[in-house]
Amino acid sequence: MAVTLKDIAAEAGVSLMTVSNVVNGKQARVSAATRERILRIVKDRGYVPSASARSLAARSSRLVGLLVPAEGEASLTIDPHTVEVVGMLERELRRLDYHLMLRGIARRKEITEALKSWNLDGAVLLGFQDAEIDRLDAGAIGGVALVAMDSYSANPLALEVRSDDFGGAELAVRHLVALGHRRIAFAGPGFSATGVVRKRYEGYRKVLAENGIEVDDALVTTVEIGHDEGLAYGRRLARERPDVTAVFTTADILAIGVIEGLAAEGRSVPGDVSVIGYDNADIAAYVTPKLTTVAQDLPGKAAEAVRLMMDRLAGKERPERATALGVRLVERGTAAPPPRRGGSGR
Amino acid sequence: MAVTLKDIAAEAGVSLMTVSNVVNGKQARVSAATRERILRIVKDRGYVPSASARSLAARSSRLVGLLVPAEGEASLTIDPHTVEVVGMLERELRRLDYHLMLRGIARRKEITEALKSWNLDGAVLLGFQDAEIDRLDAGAIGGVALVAMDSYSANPLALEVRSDDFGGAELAVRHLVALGHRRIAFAGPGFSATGVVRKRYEGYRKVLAENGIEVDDALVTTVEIGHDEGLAYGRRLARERPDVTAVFTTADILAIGVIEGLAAEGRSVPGDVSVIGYDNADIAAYVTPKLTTVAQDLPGKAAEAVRLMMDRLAGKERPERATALGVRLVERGTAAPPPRRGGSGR
DNA sequence: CATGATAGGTTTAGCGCTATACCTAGGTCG
DNA sequence: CGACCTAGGTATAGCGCTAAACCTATCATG
Repeated sequence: MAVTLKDIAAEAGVSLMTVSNVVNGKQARVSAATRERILRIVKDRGYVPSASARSLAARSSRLVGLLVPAEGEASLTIDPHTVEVVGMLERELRRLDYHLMLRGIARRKEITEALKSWNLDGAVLLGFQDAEIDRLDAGAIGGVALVAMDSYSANPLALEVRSDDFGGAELAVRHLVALGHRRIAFAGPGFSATGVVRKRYEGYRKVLAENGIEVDDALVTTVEIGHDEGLAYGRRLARERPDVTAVFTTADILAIGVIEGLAAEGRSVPGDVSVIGYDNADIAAYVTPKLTTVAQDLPGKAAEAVRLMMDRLAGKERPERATALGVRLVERGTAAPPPRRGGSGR
Repeated sequence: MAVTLKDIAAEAGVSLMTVSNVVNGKQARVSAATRERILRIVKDRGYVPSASARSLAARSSRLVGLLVPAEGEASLTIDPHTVEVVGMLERELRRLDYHLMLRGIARRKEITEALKSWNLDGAVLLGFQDAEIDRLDAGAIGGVALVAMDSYSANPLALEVRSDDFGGAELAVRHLVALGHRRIAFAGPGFSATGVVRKRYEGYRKVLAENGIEVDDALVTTVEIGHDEGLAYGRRLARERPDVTAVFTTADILAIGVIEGLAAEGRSVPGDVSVIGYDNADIAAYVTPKLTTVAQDLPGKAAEAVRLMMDRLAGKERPERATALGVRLVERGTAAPPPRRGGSGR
């Protein structure tokens, strides 16, 4: 069937190893003439090395896994931000001639299975809880260069790339406070567990404290990431807490849902309530009014993840195992001063 | 390093093949007792089969490639619809215990390289021009079950899944005509080349013809898919063709851009101009007003792609190599009757 | 009792590649 | 002139797995 090294070697009248060396660009030990001849034949016959054979023989696959949690129906599709990261990672890796294996993880041990089974050189874990990362031991990882994105795990085996979540929240909440808001709600997914959301929550608390605003626990709500979840929360908030004049959410898609939910209950954004999102996903600029949000340096995150991974693969020891990138507030149309007369509707 | 079949065999005191048979669930030839014992050890030792070795020995990889064009900076990220398809495919394949390799294709021959190199069982080509698909011959494909999504290629080697693009366009344009529009613009990417857009264009023409509306070629414009491209087109349209009262675009993201472009020039949607998108991507429901659009059966498309592929892999011969799924018009807020007094702005 | 079946395995021969050790002819050097 | 490089290769031994052929004891059958 497919043409193999052996075929090329036979046709060129050299040994298999010589062809292998030429194909892999090993400088040494081959005369220019032989090299040319082999390269010609390789091209003519359309030879493509078998990645499985290489992976087996060389113990390196040039394959990087991208593992994303996938409980039941949910998958990478829900959060636009995640999707953008996937695209960027693919590009970075392609540039280095690595391939990307995309895999949704439904059960815990699938992480380990994926890492071992495919003999991955590296893997990026996207959106896992810190606890999941912590759990991974040397046996489970087995030499794979692991990068946990947006994690605050303490696991020394995992490299980390994230944004300055604490600072991002500070930026957003400070902006709201500066506009005159005092009753500011916080909405994000299961935040006692995952570090990213907790850091943002801490940033939120800090700014409130700095400004002498008491934290009202009833204003801090767990809302899973998704448009519909945001919408439901927005409606509830409008009905139950008309005194709230601002909401800080940990994802743009959530913010968009919240705005719609508020609108459904007759409260306008930013007239009655201000809303700030997080990520500056593409959609943030498509909605009306355009979403004020905290921007992460997405290309930077992808590039840094890949760089970290490559350094580890090259055996370079880095001083830090984690990188935190800067964030900035993107002021658009959903944050404004609170209405003059307290909170109730019109 | 990692634990192998051999290790398990040694520990269980059986031959390597027995372990292999048990691990692969081959019923025959193993007593229940032996099976249990082996399974125990497999579990205890955390054995995970090597996919590369399997792929090499069995000539099947349980890997499916997802190939997407990636010219320069662009990648799968731009079109939300593409992204949704990726997510669905991953889920379908995972269900069947296949893995997904995601690969952007920058140069022609990378398609062939990807197919051969990884010994892929199947591959989905997403968003390629028909001509690219046509070019693939048996040598390039070499036994891979190939599904071209949204293609109208004549290549008998490629299976095809698509929606009824002609019908979708008919639905949209008929809706506009029924509302009273006569000057309806068409905007889509490089449409002489790719079949999907051409079919939609033909559907557009047909409905115009049916209703005695002359096709004005100046109203048919090539606009690459992307928000900014749509925006630029929207502005141009507003300035240069104030007589146009409706626009049919071949992608939601394009439609959203167009609406913004029109707005930037002072023309409101749907008051002054109606806009219909295509795909019913998630974002269509997030913008204001919500986008009227042609919905494709996305989960159906992904499921059908996988089914087609699996049937081919199982050697089942199917009567048809192509499946076309139904579409429906989702009426939301961006299509309305044209303004009373001709087209000029307010 | 010879003849099969059958259950329950084992042995052999690779899949396509790489790592590593090895070989040989011609030149170099003290 | 013998020891030794070095350029330019080759030979061998796997990597971890599977397909396919083979083996052996046991039991049923005519």
